[in-house]
Amino acid sequence: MVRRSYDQFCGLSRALDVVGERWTLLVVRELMSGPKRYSDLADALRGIGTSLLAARLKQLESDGIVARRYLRPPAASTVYELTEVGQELATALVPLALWGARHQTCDGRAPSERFQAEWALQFLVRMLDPERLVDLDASYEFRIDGSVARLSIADGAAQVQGGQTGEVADATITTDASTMAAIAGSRIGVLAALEDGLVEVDGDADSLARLLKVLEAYLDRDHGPVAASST
Amino acid sequence: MVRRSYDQFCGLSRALDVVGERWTLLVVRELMSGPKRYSDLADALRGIGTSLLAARLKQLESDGIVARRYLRPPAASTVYELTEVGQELATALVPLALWGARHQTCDGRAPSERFQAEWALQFLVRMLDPERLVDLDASYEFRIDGSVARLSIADGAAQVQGGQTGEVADATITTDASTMAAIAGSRIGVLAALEDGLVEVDGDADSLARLLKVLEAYLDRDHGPVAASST
DNA sequence: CGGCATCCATTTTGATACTG
DNA sequence: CAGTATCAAAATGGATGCCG
Repeated sequence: MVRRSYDQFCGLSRALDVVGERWTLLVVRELMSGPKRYSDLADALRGIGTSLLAARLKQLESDGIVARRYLRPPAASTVYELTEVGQELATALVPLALWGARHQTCDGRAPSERFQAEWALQFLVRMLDPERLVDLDASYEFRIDGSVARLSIADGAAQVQGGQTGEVADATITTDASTMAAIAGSRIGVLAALEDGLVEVDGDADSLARLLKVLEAYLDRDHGPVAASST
Repeated sequence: MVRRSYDQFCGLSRALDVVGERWTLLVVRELMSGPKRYSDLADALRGIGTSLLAARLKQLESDGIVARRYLRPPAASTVYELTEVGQELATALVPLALWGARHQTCDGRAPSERFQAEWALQFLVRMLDPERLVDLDASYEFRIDGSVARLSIADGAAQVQGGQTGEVADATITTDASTMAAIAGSRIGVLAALEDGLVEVDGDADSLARLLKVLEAYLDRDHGPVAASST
């Protein structure tokens, strides 16, 4: 299987040679929240077809973006995780995902569309200013359109986990997927969403206030076209 | 012709539904340096096949990323240009392109690979700190592997034009494509490249010094994975 | 069941020919 | 120049089979 190439010496086309095929970047997105098993991936990426997933994982592994790790018994299974290069790729995808949230999700969630709370959180989290995370040590449970994910902040690092975890969070945030997309895409501010009753919060008031403060830095950023202009 | 969709409510998958198909993002890249005609695009994107280019342009237009403009006589031709949304998309692609320059061009330019100086410049330019561009008014001619492009900075905005322009630039920078990729990917510093003789400069010393100063802010940035960590 | 490989119907693409 | 039309090759998606 010879890989097709654009055959251009350009950062973007080289990147797309490697991760531009269908499903590839969504595999990377899935691994952003930590190591996953083959079946976890196949489940989250409904529609991918099992053999294509295997092919993509093999490519990503040989390109040094994903590493395969064998867990010791009794877990005795294989997991896939992002390498350092894969983490940098994930970070580089954030602006694209936010562009999508800003411009391509305006019409809200279609009934057929799958949704996982961790998808929304993962990109938001990577926009947070690391400096502001220092001294913050808290966990938040997000319940979005029936999907649950947890954001944990400790030691200046944020981490997202999908699904229910046994532990109790310091605070709970409940909202719907469309509101989350609007916030990530800066189409609505967090405060406005709270005022409009689109977001409901519960739990430790101080932890919530501090999360809000960290988010502010992100929400104040500029979105428009930057220094470049046209001919 | 129904467009295939990942059918997920997620910024990244929505973005990829729209611009994830082959060639689409390279069309956007081509338009980053300003309006282009159909044949300009077909020429720069060697291998695309004329009917696919037409299909991509139609899609991009109906998605509000590209606009078609009809020039008045005597030019009497059609050009394609990025809309505001398209400009935001282009900006969002910069980190991905830099990731590609950093990790996927380490082996240098392959003999068969096409190259245009404007590809390299366009992404570098969008990383420049707009604040530092104020008060800078200069033009630079880059000659990279035989391809020429001009960077003009005026009124706090930078602009890239491919090919020869009649006017004389304030300074000329001559280097090769691999060195440019290494600089864009932060695999080498500008000063180091100059010291090693990989980059040759000529012209107004003050303009060159000021360009270097603007670049510094970019080159000092952090690349590693940020706040997020894995499970 | 997890982790693939194979087979086949559909789509997408690549390359060339052709038209206003 | 600015596309359409056409057709073969490649990629995808689904289903199914295999193996520890």
